[in-house]
Amino acid sequence: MPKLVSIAVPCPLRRGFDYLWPESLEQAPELGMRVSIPFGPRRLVGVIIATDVSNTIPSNKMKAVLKVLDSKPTLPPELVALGLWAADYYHHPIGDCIQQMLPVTLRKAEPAKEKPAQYWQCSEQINQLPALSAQAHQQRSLLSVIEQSGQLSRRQIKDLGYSNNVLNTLINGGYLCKADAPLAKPRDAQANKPILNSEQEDAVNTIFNALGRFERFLLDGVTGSGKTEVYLRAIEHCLARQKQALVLIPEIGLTPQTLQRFEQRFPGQVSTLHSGLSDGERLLNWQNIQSGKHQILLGTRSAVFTPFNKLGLIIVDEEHDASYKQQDSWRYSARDIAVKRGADHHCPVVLGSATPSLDSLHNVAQSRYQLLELRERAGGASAPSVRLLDIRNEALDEGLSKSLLEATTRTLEAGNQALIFLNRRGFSPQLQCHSCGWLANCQACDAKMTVHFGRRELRCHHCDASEALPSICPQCHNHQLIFQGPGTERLELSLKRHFPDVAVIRIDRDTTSAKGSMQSLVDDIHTGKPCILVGTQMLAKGHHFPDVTLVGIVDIDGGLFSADFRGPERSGQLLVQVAGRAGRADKLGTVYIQTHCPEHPALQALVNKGYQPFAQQLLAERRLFSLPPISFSAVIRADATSLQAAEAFLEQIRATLPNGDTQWSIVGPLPAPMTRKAGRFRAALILQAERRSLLHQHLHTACHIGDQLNKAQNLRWSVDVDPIDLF
DNA sequence: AGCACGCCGACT
DNA sequence: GTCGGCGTGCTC
Repeated sequence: MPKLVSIAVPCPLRRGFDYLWPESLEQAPELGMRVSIPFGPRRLVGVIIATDVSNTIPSNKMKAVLKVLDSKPTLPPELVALGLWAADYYHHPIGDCIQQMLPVTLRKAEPAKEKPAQYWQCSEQINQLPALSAQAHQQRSLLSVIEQSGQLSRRQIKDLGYSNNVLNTLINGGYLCKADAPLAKPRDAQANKPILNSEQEDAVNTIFNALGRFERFLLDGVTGSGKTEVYLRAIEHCLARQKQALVLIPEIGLTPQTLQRFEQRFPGQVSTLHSGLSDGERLLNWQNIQSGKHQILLGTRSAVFTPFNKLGLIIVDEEHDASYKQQDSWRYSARDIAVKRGADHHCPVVLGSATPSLDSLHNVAQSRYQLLELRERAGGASAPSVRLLDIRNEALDEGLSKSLLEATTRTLEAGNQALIFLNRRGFSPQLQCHSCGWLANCQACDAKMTVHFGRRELRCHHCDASEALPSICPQCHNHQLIFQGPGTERLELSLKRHFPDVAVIRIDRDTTSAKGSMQSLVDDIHTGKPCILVGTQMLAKGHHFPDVTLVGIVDIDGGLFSADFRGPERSGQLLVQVAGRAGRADKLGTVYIQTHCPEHPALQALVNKGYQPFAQQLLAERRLFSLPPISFSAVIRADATSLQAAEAFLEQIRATLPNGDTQWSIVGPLPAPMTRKAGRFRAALILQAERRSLLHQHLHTACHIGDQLNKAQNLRWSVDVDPIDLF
């Protein structure tokens, strides 16, 4: 009998492909090895996902593996198994799953050779050199970081937020010299370790006691309660047992401050994986974790697939964050995969958040997760006071109420900083003609164009189309065009007018798109001078602004009444995250929330009782209506050049599935709330079941039918298991 | 998703 | 006559 292997082929087919293993190959096939294979007219790189398989395919159709690309398997058996499990769970083609688990360089046959990173350390004659000038803040700060860490690579230094220029100046001045090999011994790592409060200590001890076995924790800690310190201590215990740790962070969560904190505590032991790295750097860091050279991986979503030498602890920070869910092709949740990996590795998984997802709170209620609470703010800071500002019938000044402007004045006069939050960038969300009522709509989407005043253009935030800002109405040629509603750009201008003597710093995608510009804005704010920050949710994540004592939330109503049942959960989380930016030990913070519906029960619960009771109330509602996380859901989406084609495709799938009953419901096809986006019409089929196995079974049928259906040209469709948006 | 094959319109 | 448009079908 000839030897057969099953191979994950990078193509979007929900099928396995078997190949002959020719005698001419010297090596025996092993799970997780990359091989070069003929596939149709092409040559592709595949990964062995099963050995010694048998099939009934006629032998003339079978092809043989051409070449083995790895002397040792690239993916360990555990990750091959994870890929198979995930392909099944998410109903996604196995080849695509396995490919996405590999670093980009390993998806091609010839891995690029990366030259080893150059490390820098303080030079020995540093004491004979003139002291750096007091003005050179960046240089002094970098030098002290390097002094504490021992040595750092150019890459790490860049990650920490220092420009190339700063490093080069230090090198040219002779303050730094090349280090030959990374230092084995950490230097001064135990210095300035804060003292834990009793809650933190309890949390650390509980996690410590779970090391070595699979256990799930929800670390629910209010902003400023010292979650990160709990992570660091737990990691210390994990490393002491000669095991590695995986720390997942949201996409924009990897701020230089976070990295600096990990690097200082565990010098030379931290690898990172995030979108800012080049393919070569990613491969190198990936290999450093696989080989066991580095002990800690700090990474975003896809880092959850990194092979570890000895994984002993998994931490998912800000576990409620939407960026853990991939929003295209393979729609996996890195948070959920992390829990699965914990089970595979028999190690504890800690999900941390100040605003836990309802999923995790439900898991706590079901005793699947153990709750660890941090209620005390570290250093004795008290929680900010929160006030609702009823803006019904109030004359607003470009979106800002009189009370909020007065509070801002008081804050600035007291020498503090104010933060004004509005989750809408641009100058104004719509442009209208005062004479004929014409509205600037996007040509390709069912959406209004946003006015970007500074760039003199109209831009669609859904498809990125842009056009010049008209000066007269294109319909009636009148000159009276009016800007309806505020965006961050408008708030910035308005606040500059009101407060001409203080700096107004706007932070949104438009002001931070250039590399490093976010960091320089943040550095500016950290000087502590009175100023006003205006921004979108970018302000809410990752950064803490210790001198902010006033947070103003301009518009919370939008999210509370969104079409998606997760709207209130998300706006509540955002609100608490933004509010958490305010205040610290010696400075009490205040949060003002402008709203048209101050009686809204969810808002009331949030403001008067806090996030936990608010979340419990939402959870009770989900229970009442049997919505996720009580039930399990999936969405099948389709988009095409006509709405009718998308709906017809979904209707055919629906026709093959049973009608809803008490166990199971199927809704749709429904057009998406914004039906036309980037010129394509979108519809969805919503599936919900009491038991996961039932959902799974019906999805299996649906995918099978979907694959076989004659698709109208240009129709695209996808499956989303555990969606975070229904459309 | 690629890529080849194939069957029709406008060019040297 | 043939270059190239993209519809259809296949990939162990």
